[in-house]
Amino acid sequence: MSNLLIHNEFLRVLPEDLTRQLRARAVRKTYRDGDVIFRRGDEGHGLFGVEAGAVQVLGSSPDGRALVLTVLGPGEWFGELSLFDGLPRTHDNVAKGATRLWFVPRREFFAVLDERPEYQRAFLELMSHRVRMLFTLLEDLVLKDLPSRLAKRLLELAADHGRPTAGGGVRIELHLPQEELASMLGATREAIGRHLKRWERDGAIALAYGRITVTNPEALERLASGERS
Amino acid sequence: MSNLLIHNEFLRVLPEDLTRQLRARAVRKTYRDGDVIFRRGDEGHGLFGVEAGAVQVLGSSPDGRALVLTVLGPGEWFGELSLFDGLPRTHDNVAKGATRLWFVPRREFFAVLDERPEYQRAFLELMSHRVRMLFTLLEDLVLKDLPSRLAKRLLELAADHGRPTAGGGVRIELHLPQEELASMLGATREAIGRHLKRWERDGAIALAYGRITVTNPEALERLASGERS
DNA sequence: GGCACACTGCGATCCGGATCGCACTCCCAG
DNA sequence: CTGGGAGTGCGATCCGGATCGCAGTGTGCC
Repeated sequence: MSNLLIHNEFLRVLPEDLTRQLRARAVRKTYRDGDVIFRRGDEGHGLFGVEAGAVQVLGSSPDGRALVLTVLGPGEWFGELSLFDGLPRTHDNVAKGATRLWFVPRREFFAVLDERPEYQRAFLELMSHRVRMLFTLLEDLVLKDLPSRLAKRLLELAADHGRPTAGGGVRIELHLPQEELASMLGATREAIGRHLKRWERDGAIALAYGRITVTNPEALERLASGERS
Repeated sequence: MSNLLIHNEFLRVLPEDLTRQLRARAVRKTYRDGDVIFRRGDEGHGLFGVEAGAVQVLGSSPDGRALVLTVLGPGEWFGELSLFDGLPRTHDNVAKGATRLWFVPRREFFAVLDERPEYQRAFLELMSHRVRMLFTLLEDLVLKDLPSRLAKRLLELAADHGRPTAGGGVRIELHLPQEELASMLGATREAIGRHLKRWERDGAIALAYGRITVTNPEALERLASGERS
């Protein structure tokens, strides 16, 4: 369903023994905040896994606008696309904060993959989930308006990166400037800010500096499903 | 790149011997115009291939708006997603005109798949292409405006379903009402019509009843890459 | 402890495309 | 060959969100 859920699904569908095999063949690499892991157009010479930190997948655009397609967290793997089809990387991947990755070189990756037929099936299952997520994203983008998408994303973020608060809300445990929400949703900072502010007044969420708390998930769910307020 | 190109890529990446195996295990099914092949939410009990005719993949929306995600033509296969992850079908698939399909039941499909490890690899490659296409679609939707996307789609349609004309143009060999273009692009009929009309005046295309001819591909390419006119 | 920078709030204006409404034209089926 | 539905053209209006412009406010770093 969500950008971020995909990764959970990733974890869910990649069986434990496979990830163990991958880790065993991996080289550790470390990055600082903002370091480029690879760029769109690069050749894909291996698979990556996040050991610690985070990785942003960025869709660039000619006129400079950025589009954050997803943020990968610990335990998530990425970069398999170019390995399977041999084509260049589709996106810029950038470290967000100090980050440690596993890197499984192409050759090693396929060695693991050839070990057991179930491993290929695991990846087929994984890719199915990716396709599903992209379909959902696409339809949302066409059929839903900004407030719906925003509400939905907040709920997803809360589910994936949230911690319950005393008041029964869910604080999103991420440094999450409105700017970043905006570039996840293909909107502007101002538009995001206005909706958030309104919902704060309505008591659905609480806002702090770089931080959002979902206090009334039901209200957001109604908004996500397209209810006009 | 294009909705329709994906299928060509599909054909490109599914090796001939695999498709032969699939056809050998398939049952033939015939449909009339508008017949539902399966619905979003149905269980996925097999793989389909188009022998003749066409299949529309439709993203429905609660409020009735339709979204044509793709149109599949002869030689193209679909419906593998639910087979790999066991989840319900993502979309309504509907026959467009009289259509004959191959149907490979789940069990038979996996029997073929298990025959040779390369077959799994072929599908991994295929799914990679699907993901790539969806990424492209997604970015276009966020980063490009309607005229760019429209121009791009026309060029793709011309490439896939076009026949050169005497005047050096490419006539799109499809019954293609503006309404349908609109629901491919997530726009309205009127908006599509206005852009097309303008381009006709500029001499980039020629319009007929349910038919479009691209007379000046270069002009469309400029429009597709975001040039303001 | 204070300065720079990241982040937020919000008003004004603009614009692309949606929406509504209707007339006209083409096509094909009876 | 003609009537009716499918497809097109286009004007008027509306609205969500982009764009521009600043002023205020946390925050982390020197």
